[in-house]
Amino acid sequence: MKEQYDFRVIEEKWQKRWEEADIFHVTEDKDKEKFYLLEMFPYPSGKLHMGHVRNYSIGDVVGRYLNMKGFNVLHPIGFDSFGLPAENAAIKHGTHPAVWTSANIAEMEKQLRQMGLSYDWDREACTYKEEYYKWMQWIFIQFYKKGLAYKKENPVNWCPSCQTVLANEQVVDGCCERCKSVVTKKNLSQWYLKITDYADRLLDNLDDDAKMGGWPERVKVMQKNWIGRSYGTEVDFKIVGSDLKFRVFTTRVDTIFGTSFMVIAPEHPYVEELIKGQKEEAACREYIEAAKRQSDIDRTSTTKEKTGQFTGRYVINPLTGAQVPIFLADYVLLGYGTGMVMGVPAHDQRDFEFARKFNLDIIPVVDPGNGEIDFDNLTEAFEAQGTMINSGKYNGMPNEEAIALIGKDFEEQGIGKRTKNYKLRDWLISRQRYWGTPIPMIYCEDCGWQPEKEENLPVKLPTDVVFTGTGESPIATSKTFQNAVCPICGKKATREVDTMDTFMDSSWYFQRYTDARNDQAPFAKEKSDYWMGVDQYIGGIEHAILHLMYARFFNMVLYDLGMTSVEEPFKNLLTQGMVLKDGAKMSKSLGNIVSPEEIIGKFGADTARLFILFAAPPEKELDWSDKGVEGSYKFLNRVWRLVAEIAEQTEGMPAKYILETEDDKQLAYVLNNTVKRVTQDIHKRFNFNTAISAIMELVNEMYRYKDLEDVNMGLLRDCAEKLVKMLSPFCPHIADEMWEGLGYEGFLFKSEWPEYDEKALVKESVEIVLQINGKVKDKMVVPAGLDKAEFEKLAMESEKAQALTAGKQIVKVIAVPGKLVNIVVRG
RNA sequence: GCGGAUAUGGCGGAACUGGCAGACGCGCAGGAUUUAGGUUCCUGUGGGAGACCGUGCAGGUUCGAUUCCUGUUAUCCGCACCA
Repeated sequence: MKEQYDFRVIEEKWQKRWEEADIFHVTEDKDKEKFYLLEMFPYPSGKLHMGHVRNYSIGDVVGRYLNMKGFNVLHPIGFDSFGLPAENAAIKHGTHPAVWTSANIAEMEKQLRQMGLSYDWDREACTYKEEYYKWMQWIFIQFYKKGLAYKKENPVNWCPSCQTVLANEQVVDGCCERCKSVVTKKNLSQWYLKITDYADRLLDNLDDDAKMGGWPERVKVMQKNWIGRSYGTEVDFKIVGSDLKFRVFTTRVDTIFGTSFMVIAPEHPYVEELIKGQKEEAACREYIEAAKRQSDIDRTSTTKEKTGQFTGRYVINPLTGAQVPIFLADYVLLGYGTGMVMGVPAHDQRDFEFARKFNLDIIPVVDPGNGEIDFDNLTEAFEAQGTMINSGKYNGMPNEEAIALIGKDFEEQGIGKRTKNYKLRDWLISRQRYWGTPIPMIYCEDCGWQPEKEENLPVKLPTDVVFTGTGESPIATSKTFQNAVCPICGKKATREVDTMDTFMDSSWYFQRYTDARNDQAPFAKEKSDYWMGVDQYIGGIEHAILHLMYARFFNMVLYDLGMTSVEEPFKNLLTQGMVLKDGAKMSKSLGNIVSPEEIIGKFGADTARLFILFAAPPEKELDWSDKGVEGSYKFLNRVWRLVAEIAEQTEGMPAKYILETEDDKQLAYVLNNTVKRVTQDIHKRFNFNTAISAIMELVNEMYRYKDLEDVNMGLLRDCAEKLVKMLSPFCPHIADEMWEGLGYEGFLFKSEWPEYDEKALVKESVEIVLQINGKVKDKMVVPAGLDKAEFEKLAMESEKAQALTAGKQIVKVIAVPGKLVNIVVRG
């Protein structure tokens, strides 16, 4: 081995060798236990950032380790390569998005290879390629045939900057998730996927530990909240002088006797008929216009004072016969429930505020029973549980019982039913953009919307388009694209010009990896069945709802279609923490970006990987430290010098030995203990930081040992070999180089993970703690393996114990063999 | 407002089932090597002169609590007029 650790030469050398020997390519092998390891594939934005480096370093340790452990590890990579940045770059520079995209992919592939990641590149999947989007279109058609895709006109979220519609999930605080522009509403006819049909399954599986026990609790909670299932009752109120029914959804049907008004969302389709001809009509129209002008942010602000407008109409309470007024109010959301709400001011804070503003009755119907609430002088709504009052035959009943009973009674009388409601909406997947998968649908005047024939797929992206940025899909500017024939009647028809939300592409890529080069189907079932589900998925928390819910939904549909045998695609999920610099997220505006390219150039990929894995556990935030990186680099140099010295002194010597001195036994103990700790830290806990500390401790111990007078070279060699092996998942290049330096051929990736010897971990004597009243007073060395009685006797008879308890009354003695003796004394 | 998480030296973090708090690293201090700096190697490094005190704060359970329980504060994250 050379004296100097030259990472530049070493890393290039081994990357080349790994590639030439094609060691990361895997195929199905029934004799081996499979492991599907997946990291979220990147968007090809240009260059890797530190978040990528962290994500892929974590994955690579797991992959390389499990491979050495004998698993058949599928570890694929690809690029999520449709999307807006490519199109914007195209508009700006006058190039085609494909040019920008493929150049970025080439650059990022190069960087990923420079990191020494153990990917099976033969399975690379890029979503912008025809061979991929062809199957995306095919899958969309299967959704359509199953009744899960439909086109509908609705008020939709529109981003004026991205010039396209957005799904609910892509609107954050009323702004576009990508560009932060304020989102407006537009009425458009768009394609939707019926994810709401799967709401219950998506929700219930979250609590099924057999399917999703390996997910972080907080991600599951976020998805639950997003799906937002609530149980309640739908009740129909008669509208005076109209055939329309005022149907409300409520979780608190027990409070129905306290209803003193009704509220309807101003944009509700019923409003027109309700207000027409009323003397309040003009005022209502003014209110509706004002509501329209508000952004979602203003409208949903909880600090805003309640507004509303009386419609002139009334409903009849089916239980009391009382007539109560109907108001328009923008605090009612059109998209949730029925868009109509019953107002119970005594027991709902929003209704309370509304009633105060408009001087409406506040009728208490649930009593807390402790006399603490003065219903004549309420300052806020009483929303907790209690006993029914003012509620006819339900009086005296706990209100929770009344909910069930009233629901049952309503069902019998045919005026209501117990039901469920969700916050989740159907997934709007149309985008008025070019750089995405064309929606393979054709509109025929006679036959309506029809899917393109499967043999005609892919519906290719046209190249003769103009990027105008006008809000219509650029595809519409193609001279030929829209010309089609109806797949049913053969008449002239028109093609859909919108493309799919790119979250569609990333909702099944993990299935494509199992059979990435298939040109007959998206993937063969037997390949999917061998590899799925994903045993470990690793990625950022920012995908907790969007990608991770869409992908679950997609996989459930593929499961229902019989294409795969696994319902939940991701068994275990690790959400890695962010990489920070000086306590803040790395960003261009803060100017605190550390580029992976620079770090790898200066210290090498092995150092970059080692630092990023050592500085924090994977799920926590990681604060970048230049000093820390230098420390990792120094450590690798320290290992290098140590192994080089041992390699030279033990050339041709086997790693065989007999333990003679106490120092031998001590080093053998540390060695075996390190193997045990590193194995457990990687395998069971994903605590790479502590695994690396354990390796560091072994290195420190080897340094102490090697300069002793009586040194056992066979033992040192064994230490060096195991050290190099344990280091290899973290720092694969330097490890392979040192392995070669120790006289071995081939790759550590193809070697076996070291085992530890339980016998070497048994010590002859142990240091124990002597406590008096729970406080540590002294330490003593006793023979190991004593039973409790012997142990206690020995400890109690020791000089130290005698001295410490002299003149005191011994109340109790607690002895934990091998660990401690605690003497409880008085006086 | 609701839900979730976190809190340990100067810093990043360890302590796995309740049993020596601060592993490992960074930083700092001292020493050796070096013409010097850097590198490397060694030693020390929670506070306190000390008995002792120390894991956000206040209690509790226990022989014994960073770990379990109750309350509380702060910070971060998610959702938020969801009827």
